[in-house]
Amino acid sequence: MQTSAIHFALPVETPVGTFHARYSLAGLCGLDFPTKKTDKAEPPKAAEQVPGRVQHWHAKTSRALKESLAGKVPKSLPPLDLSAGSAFQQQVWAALLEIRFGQVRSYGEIAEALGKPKATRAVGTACGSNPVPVFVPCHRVLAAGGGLGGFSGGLDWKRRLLQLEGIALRESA
DNA sequence: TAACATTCCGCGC
DNA sequence: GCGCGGAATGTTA
Repeated sequence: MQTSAIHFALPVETPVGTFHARYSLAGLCGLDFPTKKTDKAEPPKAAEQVPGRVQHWHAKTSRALKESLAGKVPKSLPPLDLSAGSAFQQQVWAALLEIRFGQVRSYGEIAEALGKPKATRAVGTACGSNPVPVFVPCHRVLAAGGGLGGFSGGLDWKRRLLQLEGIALRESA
């Protein structure tokens, strides 16, 4: 649903594995969790000709990601290029960015915030399309009542990220 | 047209 | 009162 633009893929090594960041000429446009299944070393196109600008962003991404994984709030993030999504998706992602550290919203809350309280399901779909997990806190979105909901990159990651923020799931005790 | 990372309402126990 | 099943609702591929 979109013409593919030129991207640059760079690895980000962290204590929990190697993430893969993708950049467009506008900013960070994608981030992938480390997968056990060996990353299929998809040859980054022109990884050698990475603009200095991108390398600079990558440095920020790397640092911000590590801070996030350490349970801290990133001091500064690289510019995010979310132009890949549809208008609705971008609205959702923007709403997610407003969620503060340690805060949680439900899919319904997000939908309501967009003025479409009935679009809860759509919000879920949009979150699933979120290209930049962690920075765009799709993990802070839970189902109504504190349910976990789902997560594209693996539910265990969602759990882990929530735990880092001290968010308790299902207050049951 | 079918599928989705949800919700809500109603009925049965 | 709690739990389960089914229908509704918006967006995307």
